[in-house]
Amino acid sequence: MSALKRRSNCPVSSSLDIWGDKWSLLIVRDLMFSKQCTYGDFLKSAEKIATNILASRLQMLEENGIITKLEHPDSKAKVLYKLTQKGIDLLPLMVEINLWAEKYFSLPEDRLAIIREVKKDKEGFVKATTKELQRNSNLT
Amino acid sequence: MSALKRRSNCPVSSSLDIWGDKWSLLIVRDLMFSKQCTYGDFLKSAEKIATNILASRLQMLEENGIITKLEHPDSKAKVLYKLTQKGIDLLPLMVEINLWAEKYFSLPEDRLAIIREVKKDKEGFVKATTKELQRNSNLT
DNA sequence: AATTTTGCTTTCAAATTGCAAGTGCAAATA
DNA sequence: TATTTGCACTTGCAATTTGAAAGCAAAATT
Repeated sequence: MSALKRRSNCPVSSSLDIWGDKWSLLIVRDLMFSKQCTYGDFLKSAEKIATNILASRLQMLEENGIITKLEHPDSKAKVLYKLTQKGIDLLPLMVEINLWAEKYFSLPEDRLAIIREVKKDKEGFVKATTKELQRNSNLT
Repeated sequence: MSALKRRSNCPVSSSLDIWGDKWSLLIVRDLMFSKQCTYGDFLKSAEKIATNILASRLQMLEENGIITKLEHPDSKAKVLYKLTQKGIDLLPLMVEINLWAEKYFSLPEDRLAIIREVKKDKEGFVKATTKELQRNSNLT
């Protein structure tokens, strides 16, 4: 299933071929917030992704090197997902999505608070958060 | 058809509810490159969008205030589409997509050239291009 | 040993996509 | 003036994808 077929060699089109759907970036979002998630964690998110769709997206994202699967330290039944560097590098994009959304949607206060922080020093936020996510991905 | 239903009040999810599919951002891309496009222009793009999908996406983007329709100066048979401010504000996002793609895809030289320019002064590029697009949207 | 949790897979109806052909109006051409 | 062409869609239909629900095997808990 699903090796990457690029519709064209346009950067936008090629990117959308990987994560251009209604769900993939929500998985990435969850991993940026939580650093690492189990299958069940993703299912708990507010948008209520169907379990079959979740499975297929996780596979797609793994095949395309955005996330990795690793074993949970305290249980063989659980699986941990986390972002690869390629996934972490989606952070600037994620930030811009938030900034756009802040301008055009009414958002809950907790998210607004974060966005306000980001706006004070966007580059700084990206750098710091990137480091945090990288640090997390090194403690295998 | 299709008033916006937000799956949750998360900024990412809400944004994806509008343009989170394989085609919408390609339409936005075309409009950022060309300032204004006819229906036929969109059909000519490399990714070969199906005409019914194009029609439904244009409607969706218009309903959500990302693009506007206006009459072509020299023919009633033609329709011009262009970005609204809300659509122009997707530029920073579009820039980040390009920067991410540059890191992880091999891209044609003409696109790489643009991306290299952008990287020299990202903020400057966004500001200048935003102005250009705004200027275009004022000469009705 | 029995039950529950976890990470999926399967099933199937409903929705969306993609391809091809068609429609209606405007403008260019004969 | 009649006719063909161009443009912006719409329609029909098969194929793919989605979404909701149920099922399943291995591991953990009771």
